[in-house]
Amino acid sequence: MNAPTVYDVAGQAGVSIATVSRVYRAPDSVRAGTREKVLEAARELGYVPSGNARGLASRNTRVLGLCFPDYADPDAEDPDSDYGDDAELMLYSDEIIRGMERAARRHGYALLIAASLAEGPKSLVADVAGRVDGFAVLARTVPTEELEVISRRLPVVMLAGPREDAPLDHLDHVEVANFDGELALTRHLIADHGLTRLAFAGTAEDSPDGEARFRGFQAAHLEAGLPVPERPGVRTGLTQGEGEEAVAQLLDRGGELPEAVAFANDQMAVGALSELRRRGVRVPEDLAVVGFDGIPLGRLVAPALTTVRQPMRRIGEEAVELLVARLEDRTREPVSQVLPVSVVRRSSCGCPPRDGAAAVSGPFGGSLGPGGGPAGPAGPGDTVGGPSVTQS
Amino acid sequence: MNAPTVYDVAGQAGVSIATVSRVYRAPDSVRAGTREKVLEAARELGYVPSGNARGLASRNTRVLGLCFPDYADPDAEDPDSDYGDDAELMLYSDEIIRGMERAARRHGYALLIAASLAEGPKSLVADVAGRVDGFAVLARTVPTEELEVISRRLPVVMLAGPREDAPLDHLDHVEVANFDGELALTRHLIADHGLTRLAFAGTAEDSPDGEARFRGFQAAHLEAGLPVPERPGVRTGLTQGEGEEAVAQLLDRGGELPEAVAFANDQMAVGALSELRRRGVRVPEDLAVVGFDGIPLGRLVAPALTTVRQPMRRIGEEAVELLVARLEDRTREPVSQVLPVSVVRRSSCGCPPRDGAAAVSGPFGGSLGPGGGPAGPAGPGDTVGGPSVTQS
DNA sequence: CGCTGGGTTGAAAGCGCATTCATCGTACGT
DNA sequence: ACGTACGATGAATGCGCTTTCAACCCAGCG
Repeated sequence: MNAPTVYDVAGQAGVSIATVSRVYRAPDSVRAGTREKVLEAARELGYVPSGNARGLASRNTRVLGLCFPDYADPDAEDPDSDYGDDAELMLYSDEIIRGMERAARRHGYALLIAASLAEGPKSLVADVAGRVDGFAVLARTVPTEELEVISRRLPVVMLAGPREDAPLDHLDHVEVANFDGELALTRHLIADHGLTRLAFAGTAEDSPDGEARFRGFQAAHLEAGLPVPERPGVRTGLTQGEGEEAVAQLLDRGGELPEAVAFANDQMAVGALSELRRRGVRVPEDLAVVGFDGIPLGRLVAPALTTVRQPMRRIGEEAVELLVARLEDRTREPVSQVLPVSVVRRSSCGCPPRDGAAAVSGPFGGSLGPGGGPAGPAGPGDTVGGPSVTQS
Repeated sequence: MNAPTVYDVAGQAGVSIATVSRVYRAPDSVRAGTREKVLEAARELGYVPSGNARGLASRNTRVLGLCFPDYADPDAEDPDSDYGDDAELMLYSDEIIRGMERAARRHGYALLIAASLAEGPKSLVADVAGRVDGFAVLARTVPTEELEVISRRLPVVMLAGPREDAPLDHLDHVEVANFDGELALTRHLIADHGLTRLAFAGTAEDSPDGEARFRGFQAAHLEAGLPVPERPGVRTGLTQGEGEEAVAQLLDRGGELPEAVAFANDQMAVGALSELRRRGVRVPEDLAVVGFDGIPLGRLVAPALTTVRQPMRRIGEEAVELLVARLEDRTREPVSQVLPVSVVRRSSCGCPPRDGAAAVSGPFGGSLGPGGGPAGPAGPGDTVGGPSVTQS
């Protein structure tokens, strides 16, 4: 009742196990007649090659991995709810998974996914590392030093996290142009809508994404000759509810109301929108609102959310490309892929509502050569910040 | 530069490889001092156990798999688009992946996912089968006979597909109460809204889900003493665009307009909604519309879509449970898990709009005894059709 | 007709780990 | 102090496959 092995097939077909192996690994090196015999025997026996044995013998698994933080309590109740968990992070992960799966398949790899529990991420990543040829990790899932160690043996790419400088890390990175995106978005608010009193609603300080966005926000002020805000006007969590809270804090604080609020992400902005409506603050007349991410929901709320769209799926695809490239040349220099984002103008910033659902969304033009310079002028569709690759 | 192995660690720590192995597999069987020495050596060397070798030696991979049909051309352009592909199927897959990942992790398994290309699904499934301890397959991804063969060596569960009778298949199944759900939904239209001229907009005939839903639609007519429609009023594809087309066909056909249209899925219904608005047909006043699936989008469109919510994530979770159960007892009888669905009344059927976003969504009450009878009266939250397990 | 070379196939040696069995040491009993 | 028993460790084997390396077969050639 044990699963049939090469030995069984070889016996059945009257050949050696080497031949059986060759039938699968290099069919052309076996005479057609012999091959048929083997295949026939395999079919009869219901033979399925063992990935483990193959991997062990050939020292590769043909599997790529993805580790991401657990988006929710695995023992959570209410499996029926649509978006009970952190919808943004979930959507984010989904898109990355999809992108990776697709790209991996294109290269002949399968995808192993594993969400790390809050408790033992250590074992998780080691576990994954032992089963794959290379893997991607969402930033802040696992300490960078740990990844460094593993990356000595195995390609590792970090997703959505900037390269660390202090001790310069040697990982490949895929990130999006947070700074450029927020800069372009804020510039739009200032230059196109003539707004000058802007507030930034940020998240925790240890979010590199959020901080980069805030710096873009600052840079736009700098560029326009406006006073540069030193800190976000408010800091909360990154969920919808906390977007509402941010609004509450901003409005209840007293003093002059800003003309616009830039939220660190769409999720917060959407929450803010409903809180503002509740309070009778009109958007964008009384207060313009913009987000960041480009989640589908942003298109459906009223008013439709102006935001910066990140190519989430593309992040996954690029990750695989980087992994595959490093698999082919283990000695190449660490690369930091910065993917372009595009400003999506909808009505929450004061732009006229568009008819169709489709918003500005330029193709990623431009070459992808290494060392591609800094972002040129915004291309078609307000795409900014890429594609560029900075090498160490 | 080769990755360190147990031998390296053993050498470094001055113990045998057996001890190294034990440190990882059964830490308690090694004296604390020895264990520390080994762990230290491992740390120093950057040792990561090989999943392949472990799997080969222990004859299990601790990995579960999922095969699903490719939702899009892997070479598709425009990776930036939010919902360029078949959004419903994608969402469906995402939710199942999420459910499986979560449940798998709970049981100490990782998840290997693989979308099958249109071309060589054969090799795909064999490939996956060789790497995992068991796997789930979305219905109609792979011919059932092929799965049957594989399931002799490996637990296989089919998702969202009914058990086949003709040659009774021996796989485990997880499906949702399509019939019961559509029955309850249609009953609501008839009994609560007093509608009698209903049309069903179906998809291709080889969709078991769609057909089961249509039978539920028929059954509601039967129950109410209305003439039973023999075929769906219209058949199209299952995307949003095709929902629009269905509307076009229905309206342009001439003759008396139905009072309500039940769409085979939400995606179509949403498309229909916008086509109807375009044509100036008021929903629900002129025509009630209902869908099936419970996609998040349905809550955001205007009017909000009345539908039947499937517990998509739960499908993934149940799949894992079934897999794990069979892994523990290879001889158990094939099981067909039918998950309950719940009618979500929103305004597109004529129900008064609700304030909050939350819709009816009862817990899965009821016992889980095998052979659970047909759906009783709709329980709390209009949950119908389960949980029940039918055994062979 | 013997020799050479390309095309096929087989024998055998691992790949890195789990696991069984034997061995060794030690705490305990009497 | 000696035998016993148990806990800790090591030696050796095998998991199923890939991959040389060598053996073999036969066509083509001199």
